[in-house]
Amino acid sequence: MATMTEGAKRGAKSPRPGSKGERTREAILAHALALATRIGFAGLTIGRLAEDLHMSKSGLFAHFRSKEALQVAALRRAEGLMIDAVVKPALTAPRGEQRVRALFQGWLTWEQSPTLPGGCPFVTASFELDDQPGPVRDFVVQTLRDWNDTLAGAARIAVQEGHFRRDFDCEQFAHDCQGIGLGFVHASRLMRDPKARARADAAFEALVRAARTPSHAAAASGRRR
Amino acid sequence: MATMTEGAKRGAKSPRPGSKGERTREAILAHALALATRIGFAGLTIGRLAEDLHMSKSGLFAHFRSKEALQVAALRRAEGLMIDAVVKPALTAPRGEQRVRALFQGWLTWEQSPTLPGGCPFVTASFELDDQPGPVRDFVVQTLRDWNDTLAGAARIAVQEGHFRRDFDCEQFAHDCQGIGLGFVHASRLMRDPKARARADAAFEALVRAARTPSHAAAASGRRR
DNA sequence: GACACAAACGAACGGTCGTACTATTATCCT
DNA sequence: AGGATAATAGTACGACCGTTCGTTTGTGTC
Repeated sequence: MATMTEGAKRGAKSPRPGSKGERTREAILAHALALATRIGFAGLTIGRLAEDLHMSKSGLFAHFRSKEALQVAALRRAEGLMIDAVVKPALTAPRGEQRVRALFQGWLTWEQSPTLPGGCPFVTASFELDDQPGPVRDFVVQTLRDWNDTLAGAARIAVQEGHFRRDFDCEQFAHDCQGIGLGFVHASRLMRDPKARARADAAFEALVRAARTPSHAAAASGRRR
Repeated sequence: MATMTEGAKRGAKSPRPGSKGERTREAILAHALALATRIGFAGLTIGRLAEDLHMSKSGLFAHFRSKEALQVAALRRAEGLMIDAVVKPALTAPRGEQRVRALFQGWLTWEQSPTLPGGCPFVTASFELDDQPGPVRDFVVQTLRDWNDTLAGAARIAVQEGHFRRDFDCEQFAHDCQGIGLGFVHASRLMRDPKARARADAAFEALVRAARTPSHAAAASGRRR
């Protein structure tokens, strides 16, 4: 697409904190993030952004020096917000099942947060960029890998605490939670199903129930058909 | 965005079958669909499409008279392909659990079909358009509603046949299958997890297992804490 | 208050977008 | 074979894209 420019290679400069530039930069990112969740990261344009914020295109552009850098900066901000809103609070919950619950419920709440009118930016980004290599995709992958590890780690603690059964597959659990979350987004945002939250909760409860009870049929057992 | 033009209001004309026009129209849609799964329906541009097919922009455009109509036509084609590849074959499977399995497994195969290099077009479209009202979104919603009903219906038959327990929530089952499918796309396309298929299969098996066994805790029972 | 620098602006660039018109060529039917 | 019509090409349009550059305005410091 656009040829990589010299300016775009260097990371974002870091102006003194509290300065004018940093404040507007923050404001730009906040709006960019909200906009991207609704119209996607490709549809996010600098002209539109500048207009919404009553700035000139060039003035706004100067903060990032490439659109790609703007996208990554917005996602970096999103990661910070998500950690503050979901992960940190969950770490105050007691180790084990309760913390697992806090993580999952926290994510659902985050997904519906009014500051993110189009939902979790990483959901939007992951389906938009899954076939488009580059730094933006890389960042999304890394962040979601971390998130997956957080979930799996919390489940492992639940095993240690004796809340989940000893042979529980925590990686599978983390994967299944992602699926339930995505199903939730699908049901609530696309299908506008008023029961979406109840469905997600029911699916999660079934998962946790299965984590406690020893499984009735070993996963590796022969399959009839 | 673009103002609605007069031409775009009328549905697609239907030229006699087998004519030259229809053949190229079909070729356009095939390529458009494959392209859209990779770069999205917004990123799908007429210029790019024309170039790939060695046609003029205007010549290609004349087949649809608006980009929106092209998008809907591509999705309509996708619906047909999906019915042929997934639903119809599953209907030849025995009623009950086996048919449910055939539907789910068929969908996973369809998602990975080489004709769809970017995966199922409805997955791409649903996350891209979930906040963008219009005919394209409407068509996606309708198709996915039908698909959901197909899954739920197959599950209901499995209840009738005695494969699934009498009080089983088939709507919840259909919802959960969607979630597993989306989790599969996430794991395989974005995360490139080689275990993605195994994960999806494991999740599905757990779901079916829970459908057979009477639940240990009633879903509506009081929840501790 | 002057000075250095950061921040924002305005105009312009080459491109691509979807769409509209007109002209040309290919296909199909009699 | 010829004539009606369908299919394709060509050209142009206004709008917007990301990006560059030179200039003007604002901020923070001695």
